Amino acid sequence: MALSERKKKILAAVVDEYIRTAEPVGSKAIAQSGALHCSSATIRNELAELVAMGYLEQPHTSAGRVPTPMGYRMYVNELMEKQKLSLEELEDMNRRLEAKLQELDATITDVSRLASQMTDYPVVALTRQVAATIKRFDLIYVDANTFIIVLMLSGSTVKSKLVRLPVSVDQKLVQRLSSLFNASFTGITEDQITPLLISSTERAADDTMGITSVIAAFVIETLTEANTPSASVSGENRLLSQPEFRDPDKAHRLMSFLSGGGYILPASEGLGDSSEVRVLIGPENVAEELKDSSVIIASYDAGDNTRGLIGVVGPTRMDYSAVAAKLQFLAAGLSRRLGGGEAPPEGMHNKLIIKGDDPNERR
Amino acid sequence: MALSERKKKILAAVVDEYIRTAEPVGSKAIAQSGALHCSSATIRNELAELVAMGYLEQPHTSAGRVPTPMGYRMYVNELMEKQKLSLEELEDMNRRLEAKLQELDATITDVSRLASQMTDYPVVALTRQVAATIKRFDLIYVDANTFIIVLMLSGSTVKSKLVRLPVSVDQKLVQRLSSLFNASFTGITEDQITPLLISSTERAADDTMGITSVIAAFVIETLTEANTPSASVSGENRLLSQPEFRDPDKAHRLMSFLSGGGYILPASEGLGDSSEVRVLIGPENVAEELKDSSVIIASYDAGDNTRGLIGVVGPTRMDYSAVAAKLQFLAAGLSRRLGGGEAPPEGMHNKLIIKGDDPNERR
DNA sequence: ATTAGCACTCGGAAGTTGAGAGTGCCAACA
DNA sequence: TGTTGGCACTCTCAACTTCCGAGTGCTAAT
Repeated sequence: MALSERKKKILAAVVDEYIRTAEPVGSKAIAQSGALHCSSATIRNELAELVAMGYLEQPHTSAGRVPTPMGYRMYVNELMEKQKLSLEELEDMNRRLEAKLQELDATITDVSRLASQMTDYPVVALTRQVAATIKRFDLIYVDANTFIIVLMLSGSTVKSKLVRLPVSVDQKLVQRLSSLFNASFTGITEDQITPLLISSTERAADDTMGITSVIAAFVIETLTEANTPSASVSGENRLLSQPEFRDPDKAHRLMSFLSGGGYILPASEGLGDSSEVRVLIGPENVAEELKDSSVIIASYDAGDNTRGLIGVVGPTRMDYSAVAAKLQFLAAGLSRRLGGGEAPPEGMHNKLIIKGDDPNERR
Repeated sequence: MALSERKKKILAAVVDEYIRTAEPVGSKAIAQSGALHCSSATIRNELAELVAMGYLEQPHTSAGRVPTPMGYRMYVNELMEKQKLSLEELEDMNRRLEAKLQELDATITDVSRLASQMTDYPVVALTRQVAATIKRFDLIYVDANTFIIVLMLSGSTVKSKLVRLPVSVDQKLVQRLSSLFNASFTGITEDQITPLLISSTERAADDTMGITSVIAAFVIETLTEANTPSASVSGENRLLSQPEFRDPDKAHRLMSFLSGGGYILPASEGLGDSSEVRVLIGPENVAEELKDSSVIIASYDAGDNTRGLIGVVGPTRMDYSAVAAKLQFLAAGLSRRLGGGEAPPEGMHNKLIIKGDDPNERR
């Protein structure tokens, strides 16, 4: 059932106010906040109905109202004014983003730290990669006991390692191995590297010292690492400034959970379009530990068939509007620079698409 | 002035008990804890004197006694029984250490995380490197617009990067650059790379497309990075399980400070011998934020002229004995594997040397 | 449909009390 | 002289009570 225009306004006012103050909000406060030209008594009636409908609740009789998850959901989906970032904010963020990205490569740690600084909430960032392959293979002969392996992976990552051997190798063997690996180990995925392939390479190279398997081990290790999603958590401690985490036990539980890492993955399903931001409110989260927190997730294109995910964690009473806007901007910026060339046009940060369950679809 | 044997025993008992329970300890508790065959009244007299001497204090009249920083210092220097780790603990730690070190390379993050898990306190780890140089330089030609830079640094680190150019290069130029860089950029430190050197290399290579400076930039960047001490903080959240951090504000302050990072450096001065563990108690810390916490620091040899530092942070009431022992073991293990070959003999974890200011030298 | 008025509820702050842990001191004792 | 039991005293902490006020729900008037 649809809400009347006035109910919407009132609900929005309650959520806004509650986000601001973290205290239950009363009818009087709403009446005074302008935007509504009616008295507190009227508002009380409306509030009572909103409670009955399940959008609000009272911590106890004769306290103000507090939004339920369903109330937040409605707010996020329809009510909240999509925040436009101020010019200074945009510039500031752009500056910091550029600074980060100018470094060697923007690591997942940098991304999460940056996001956490910008939003003032803890952030979990992670990447998920699709099967990496080797594009090119080189061995550099250093001396009789030493050579360097250089792998160029799909995408533009390069990995290298110094290998020291207890035995001597001659330059010829290194060269032979280099071309053999280049021939048979490029373009294949990790699970295509079989013991059979390794041993046949070993034979072909006439390698009696087991060097082939050392190299193969590094190849496998590198591919495994490249395929493993890496996660980074930053700013857990920012939780502590939120009044809902005054209880150290509660804070500790959530922070330990966050330090754990990879839990956010289930939420990433089907989050494709990079200008989409998903909001998960309280019980909508699958993880037990997040049932009374909210998570705002954005994904970005990190190039090389890789998608990155940025998740901001906060209390249900979090500043959805501001965080969503910032996150959307950040994800777009990252996609633009890391991903393919299709840069979104100017001002793309205005069309903020927020997706999530519709409250009416919920039981 | 020296403490009588009995006073020492009593002081040790107070500290032990306080570390265990986090509550002020009374005369009765000590009397019952054995080791002393006298009554609570006697102990009360002694306690009163220990308070007068400054080793203990009372939160208020008629509460138990709590150690002062000076009391902790005495405990650490003379009283505490140097804890020998149990066999299981040793094995467990060894196992985890091996597991970590078998991976590509033990990053500073891994070290700090491991230490934090072992001690159950937050840990700050960092490395300080002495001027790194390039030992070998290679360029790998990939295609007309692409080549790979491979740098082998002093020590056995290898860094590599893929470079894509907007212009075409021929294989000859790449080769020429490779040998030129190898000739003039190896064995020198970062500050010896002058614009002059770069431009003369550029001329010698007959490079009209500015490729030389791209390479030089990467060289400088890599050296800078190698010389920059990197820090990693793990397990901040473990603070929250300590009763002294029940106050969220206090916890927040310290955690933010820790997240910051590199503050521990001043304490690293003169910490050379790897089997030495330094303890800094409360006000002995220079950083304002640590004035009522303690830090236990060990250093290890990370190879390549690099020393690593592991700092465990906790309340003054922390388990000095256990943490010092574990940390000492960890540092020794890391030195053994990462550093030079001079492995300490079996059982080296028993001679635990703890160093710090002597209370008598303090004002 | 809206509003003013009013009685009612309930949580939390402030104040009160009592129990218990621990002390300091004294007198007796070895 | 050093040690011990005893006892009065102190102070904290937890439990309980009291009280204020914010906020409600309802009703009657507009």
